[in-house]
Amino acid sequence: MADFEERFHSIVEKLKENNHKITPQRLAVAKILALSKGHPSVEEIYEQLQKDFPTMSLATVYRNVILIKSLGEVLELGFPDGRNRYDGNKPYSHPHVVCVRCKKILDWDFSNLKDMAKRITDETGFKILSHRLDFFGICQDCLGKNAV
Amino acid sequence: MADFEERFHSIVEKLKENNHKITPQRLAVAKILALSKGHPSVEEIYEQLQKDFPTMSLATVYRNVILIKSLGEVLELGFPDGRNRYDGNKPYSHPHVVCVRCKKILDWDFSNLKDMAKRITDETGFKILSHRLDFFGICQDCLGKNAV
DNA sequence: TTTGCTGCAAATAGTTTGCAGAGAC
DNA sequence: GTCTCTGCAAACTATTTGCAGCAAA
Repeated sequence: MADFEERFHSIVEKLKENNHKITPQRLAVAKILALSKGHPSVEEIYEQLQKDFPTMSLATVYRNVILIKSLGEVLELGFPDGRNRYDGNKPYSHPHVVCVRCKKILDWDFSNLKDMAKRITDETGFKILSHRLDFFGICQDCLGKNAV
Repeated sequence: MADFEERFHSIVEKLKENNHKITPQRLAVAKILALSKGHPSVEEIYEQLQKDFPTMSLATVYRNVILIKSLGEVLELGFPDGRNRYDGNKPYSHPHVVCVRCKKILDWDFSNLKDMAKRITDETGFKILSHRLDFFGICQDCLGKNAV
């Protein structure tokens, strides 16, 4: 089973376990989140769904993303400009590399962050729940262009 | 000269260098940002200024924070819930520890992040400009209480 | 049949902007 | 005196919510 199929399955299972109804719209959102190599925004999910569900509303996308997030099956990457991005492929804290021009987001696997979390707990008494590490820069594609 | 006085001075210098007028409101915002041990939000800056500048508007606070940010003299910490926080004390990328209950933010000095940035450039071609590392957890104060 | 979900439209909240008068230099 | 800044109010935008009808189980 491909990686994203596993993720899709896992999200649907969580929905059923928690007695949430399985609607076509909900499944469609779950599928896009499970694929989500590109860390889509709510708007992007909405646009992708327009061809299969022309009457679907943005509110429904928001509600389902929030629901799936509350089940711990998607990672939310909040940005100050109010375009949050979602990662349903790897719904746990991990580093990202973000292009400040085209807004491309890559995963960046790596971790001695666990050790760091332990040190913080020892020194400050914080109980660490999650972390976020983003590197902001300009991707190779954008460096090639001279556009904005 | 105390640390924050140095920062305040540096901000005012940058303002002058770039031909921005020195108004009492602007100075007051700069001073709070320079102090900013607590990583204030725009709202908090506004409230602190109410006693000295009762007629000052939120828009003026926003405009001055944005201006000082554009001069590279304050670090913006954006959060998805739309309560951005500002650090004028250390206006360069550095790790933070955030309490998810009371929203306290501590600085957390540490860095082998430079090495990591270099590795990313080597492997992805990204030109890294800045980074952001946040640890989210519950602080000792909040762990003591059982309240929300 | 019951309960929760959807679509629509209106409400919300942080932030930004247009404009006229005030103030820095 | 000139040009920027400020205060006010309105505009903007992402997100959330109330409600009536609809659909999953």
